Amino acid sequence: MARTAGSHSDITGPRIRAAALRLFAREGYAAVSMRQIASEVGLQVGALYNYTPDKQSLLFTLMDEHMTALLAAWQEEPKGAVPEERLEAFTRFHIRFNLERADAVFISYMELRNLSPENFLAVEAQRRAYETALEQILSDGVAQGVFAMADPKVASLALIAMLTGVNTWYRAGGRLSLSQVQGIYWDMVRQMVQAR
Amino acid sequence: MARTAGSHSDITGPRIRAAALRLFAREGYAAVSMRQIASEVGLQVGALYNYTPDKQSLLFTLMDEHMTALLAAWQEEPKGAVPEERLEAFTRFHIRFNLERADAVFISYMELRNLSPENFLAVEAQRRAYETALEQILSDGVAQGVFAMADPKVASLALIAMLTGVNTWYRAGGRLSLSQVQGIYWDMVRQMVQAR
DNA sequence: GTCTATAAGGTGATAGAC
DNA sequence: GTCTATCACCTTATAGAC
Repeated sequence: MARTAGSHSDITGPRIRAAALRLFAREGYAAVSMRQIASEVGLQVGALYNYTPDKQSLLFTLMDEHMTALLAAWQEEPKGAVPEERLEAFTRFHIRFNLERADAVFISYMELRNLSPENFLAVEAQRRAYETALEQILSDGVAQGVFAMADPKVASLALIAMLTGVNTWYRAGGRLSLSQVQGIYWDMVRQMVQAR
Repeated sequence: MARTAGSHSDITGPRIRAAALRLFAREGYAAVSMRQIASEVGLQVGALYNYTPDKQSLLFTLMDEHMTALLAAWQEEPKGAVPEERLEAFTRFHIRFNLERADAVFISYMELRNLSPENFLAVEAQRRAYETALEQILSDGVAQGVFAMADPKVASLALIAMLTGVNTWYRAGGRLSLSQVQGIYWDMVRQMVQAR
């Protein structure tokens, strides 16, 4: 990646996306202007268009990067071979990863309606792939007789909603540590699927 | 909102709020203009200000009415005396009520950041009252030895997130009826709290 | 109660100088 | 790569006629 010495192009792009992520999460995509983003980064508005063709692409890039990172991180997460170990790994992973990226999680749920139809389909496909990973763990457990539930598909959606909900109330430095929260949720998940 | 005999204020007001609810849910508060709302109702924009002092009050009214209706409906919901019966009633009630008012539920979660500080506190207090109603059921069950969970407060937030999540995927006429969905979720909730 | 007209200012995006 | 200036249009809210 040869760049002219002193060029900022390799750092300005990420800074723009970081500012947009923070502002979109705090105020909403429609409520944030390109001027606001530029000012946050210390640029004039015209300069932004060297990094994104338009505002909508900026939003899509943020969501796409987030979903791609989520899927990649779960692939690389260490996890055991049996369903119960895999479900515990998923529970702890989901809580930790989503808390670390609260702004991106918020945007990826709230701003779906601001995506163009093609962009929406792309993000939806990634979301479904993630849901399917959990559903597979649940189905395997049912097939092996170690889990019990009426509908693994619905259960996977219910579990993800429950785990993502941590983001709405957890604050670092509060009553519970991350590891305590992970433990409490794993207890609930385990009871829900009747593991052991 | 003073009314005069023969005026339409008693029907126009609700129509404006219904249009705003639908549009805010579909496109987001910031993305919807007062002109859009007026046009939906068949008015010019100036007429809207006979019914709301500004756009923000319109949003607050929608959220406040929704939360008030939610709390009132739960108060009036028939429910048994023992924790297990009350938890089943809560589970079925929450799913049904929220599915019936999907737009208001969506707005009441997504547009909290667009409320003024006082209005935000008012809505938050109602939300907390609803959460506390569930937490009380769980605590009672633990005290009576019929439920088992590490943290009733966290469990109440987890359950509400799980149940509200139905709104993101359920569609009438799909694979499952409302009553089947209620049954599947009650199974999961019961297992999670170890009822029976 | 609704209308039209208007105030005051913000919007995304582009052109062309440097 | 960034700037300034600009285009065409949209925004919330209000004033005053009817």
